[in-house]
Amino acid sequence: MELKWLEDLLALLEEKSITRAAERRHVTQPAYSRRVKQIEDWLGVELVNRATKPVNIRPIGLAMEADVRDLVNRFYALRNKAHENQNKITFIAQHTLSVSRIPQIIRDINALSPKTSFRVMPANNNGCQNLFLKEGGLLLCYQNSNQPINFTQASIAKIKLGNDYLLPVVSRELAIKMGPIKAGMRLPILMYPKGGFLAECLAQMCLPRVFRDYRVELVCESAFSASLKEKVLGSMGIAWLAKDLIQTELENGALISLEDLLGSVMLDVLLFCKEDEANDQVTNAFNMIGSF
Amino acid sequence: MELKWLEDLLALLEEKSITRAAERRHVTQPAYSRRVKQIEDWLGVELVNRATKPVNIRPIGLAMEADVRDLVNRFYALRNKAHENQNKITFIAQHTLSVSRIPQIIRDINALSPKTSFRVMPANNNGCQNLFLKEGGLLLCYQNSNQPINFTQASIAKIKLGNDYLLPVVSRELAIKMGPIKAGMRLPILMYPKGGFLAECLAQMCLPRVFRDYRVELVCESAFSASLKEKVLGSMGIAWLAKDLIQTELENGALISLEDLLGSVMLDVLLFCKEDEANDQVTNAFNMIGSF
DNA sequence: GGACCTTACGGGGCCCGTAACTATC
DNA sequence: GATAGTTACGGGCCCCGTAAGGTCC
Repeated sequence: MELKWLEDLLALLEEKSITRAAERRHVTQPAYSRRVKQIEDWLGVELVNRATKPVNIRPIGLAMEADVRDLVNRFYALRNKAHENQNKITFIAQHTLSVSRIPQIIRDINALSPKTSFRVMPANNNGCQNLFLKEGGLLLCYQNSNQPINFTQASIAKIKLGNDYLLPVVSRELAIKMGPIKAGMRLPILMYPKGGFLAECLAQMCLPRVFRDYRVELVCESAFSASLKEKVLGSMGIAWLAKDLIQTELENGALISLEDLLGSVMLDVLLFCKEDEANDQVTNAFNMIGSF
Repeated sequence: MELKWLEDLLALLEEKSITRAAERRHVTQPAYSRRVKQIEDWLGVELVNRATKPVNIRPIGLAMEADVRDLVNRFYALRNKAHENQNKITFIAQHTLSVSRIPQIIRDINALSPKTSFRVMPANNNGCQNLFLKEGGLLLCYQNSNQPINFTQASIAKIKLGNDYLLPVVSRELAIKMGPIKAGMRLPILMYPKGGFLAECLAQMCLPRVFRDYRVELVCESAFSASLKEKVLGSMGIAWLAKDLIQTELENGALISLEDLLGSVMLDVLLFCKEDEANDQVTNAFNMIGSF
């Protein structure tokens, strides 16, 4: 069975004529006719009814078109993937980290080895881990120290790249408008959607206290901290954002931390690497990042 | 690119040695070595590092093992599917119908053409439609006349096989224990899970009235009417079951209909056939069933 | 008879196995 | 020197194209 055959078969299913399909496949009609027979032999099924003169394609043939096309696509996908992984460093990172940490990491690596090329695949916490196990590369993600990430695979190396903090912040403008924050006050909150990693961290660490002490009004939910950040800057409410993401705004006073009142979450920033499946570039990058 | 190559590649990835893989693939080591090169050529990627003496498989090779295995499996799946569809009539039917109507249909067809073989794939309403569009065969399903099933594809033929009814029933034993049913009474109800087709039918047609007039106590949920039937027979409560499914029990008095009090739902029983993808057997069966 | 497909036949390329060679351990 | 893998070479099979032979319209 050959890829060529599958493509032949597709031509036949599309052209619905042996002669035309043969032309499209750049072989003579007899040769093509023989190929069709080979395919039928392999499948053990008669695909065409040769009784009529422009041959009639049997239902069973028509029914398999989608599967055949899928198979052909997968072949080329395999090749493309091999090419892509050839000389590239793939980062799989939680959305937040792909915005906050990854840019700096890429700058650092580029400074040391200028011609490196990169691919960044953002996903949510769970998606990251699956993607990493499936595709390899480097995984950058948060870890709540209560729930350590433990891969069962032996050959996965780990480096801790320090900490980040989920800080409750509010825009200067809104802070002025709200005045001093007191127990029982109504607080407009922007949250991560329930069930997500960040939402769970907050649900465990900060929210019980907040719900006890204030009247929480959920203004908006979004899974993307970059989007929440915009909303906070637009004075829509209070959100817990990664400190790395709002460094500048904290320094210039555009955002004000409410950590003392609402509590924060400390997160480990971890980098993982499947050592046995990483190419040299990836391995080098892994060690390089660890040494920064 | 050939299927053989993929299998060669798998052997290499598993054995991690050209000599051993060659043995397993029943070719001489030089021949196998050449094949590996061909595969590498096609992929455009060096899979093995030939610098060391038992060759070293590069990470990129290891990383693609899962994809290659998947591809190989799909090849054989294609062939199996072709075989299976060869001389078989596939029924795709909602769980309930696969228990209630399908057995009789199969008996009827067998009576007329004894050597027919069948495959029955039960699914829920939505799953049925997807499966049917993907796999073909004959689709047997309920239709609530409020929400007609309309396939966009032109070549899908439809026959109505009469009606069925969702009747609220209770076991004789429980009926006696409960005594006469009066408004405001507590009713133990067995239901289909929310969101499913049958649950929606009931939610639209019967439940509003029932909830208004009685104190409903949800004893148990199950998507399978056969399972609900057992529970009803076990006097666990009242459920709406397909009349076709409980014909015998209604006649011998084991189950008692509460239709007058709780309302029933009329359903169309429809049979669909993708005419352009159906083999002769399927087409014949379709017409045969229509004529019963 | 013509369109469409299959069968027959000779030629060439591809791939195999054997054997000789090379390199790593 | 043994093990592991590549290169060289001759042979055979498989598949192609040409040409001739059937069938259905």
